[in-house]
Amino acid sequence: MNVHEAIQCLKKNGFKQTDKREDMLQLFADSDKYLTAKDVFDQLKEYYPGLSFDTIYRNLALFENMGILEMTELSGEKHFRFTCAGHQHHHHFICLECGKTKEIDSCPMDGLMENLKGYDISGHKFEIYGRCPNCVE
Amino acid sequence: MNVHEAIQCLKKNGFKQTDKREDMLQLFADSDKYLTAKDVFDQLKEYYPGLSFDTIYRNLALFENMGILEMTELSGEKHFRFTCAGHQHHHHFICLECGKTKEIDSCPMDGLMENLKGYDISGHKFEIYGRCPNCVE
DNA sequence: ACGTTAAATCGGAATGATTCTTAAAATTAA
DNA sequence: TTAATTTTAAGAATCATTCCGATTTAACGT
Repeated sequence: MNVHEAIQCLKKNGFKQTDKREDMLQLFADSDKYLTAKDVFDQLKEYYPGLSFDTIYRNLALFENMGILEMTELSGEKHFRFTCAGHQHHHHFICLECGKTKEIDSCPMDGLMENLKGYDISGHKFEIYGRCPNCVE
Repeated sequence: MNVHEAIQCLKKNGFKQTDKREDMLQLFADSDKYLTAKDVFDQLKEYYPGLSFDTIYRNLALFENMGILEMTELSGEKHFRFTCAGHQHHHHFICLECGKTKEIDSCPMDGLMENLKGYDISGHKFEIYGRCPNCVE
């Protein structure tokens, strides 16, 4: 997925191409970081002095719905990054300082450390969501 | 870990025993569910009409710091449950409908479904946090 | 039991991220 | 170009959570 494909995806679904959407998408395309709405806002507002937060939030939600961005919640804030489509199922290491990510191709923690030499691991989260047998009935 | 042990842990660290703390802990001890601050508030306010949210939040944070409760963030809200101490490292299945949890003793998703017959799995999260090599320097 | 003192609680105000609202402006399709 | 639709700006509203000043309570020594 790149900016061009993302724009095509939007157009195909009847959404319009705008400068701000392009710039937002370019931001994500240029980095493998998870970004918050504020991160995006701060970087765009120098080009768009009157930029509104609403524009950022609306488009982030749109991009997520389209599958262009993927979202995770970290310490109470939503963080977004370009979807890693086409790959096998994988997870991410997320740097809590700079937001940079690294793909983790295997799923378990076991035997994982060898893929993360040089990283300082402070924690991890693995949770499964759904409905329990009681609630399924 | 039970209510008594939790209270002892508090006292040992110079915190006081109060009715509200006991009742909060009892709530968690009585269920294997993740509860939000609001869940706790709603259940306690019928016994303590003048109960303040601040009391709930302050004590939840205290319990988490003491290692009595463990916390996870789910759709923008903090959810707490009694810490599963003494066990081997494990994860939880969390029912999005009732909050009930089930221990998952293994870590990978691979070969996990056999432990979850009857469950309707809608998603899972596995993320590793820390500092990347750049930020470690 | 009583008084002291630090800690806990209360009630409400403040915060911060996110969403909603309204009217104006911009874009697309015909 | 025009009409219909979408997007935008600006600010108000919302929701969970935290902060604050004043009051109450638990723990401890007398």
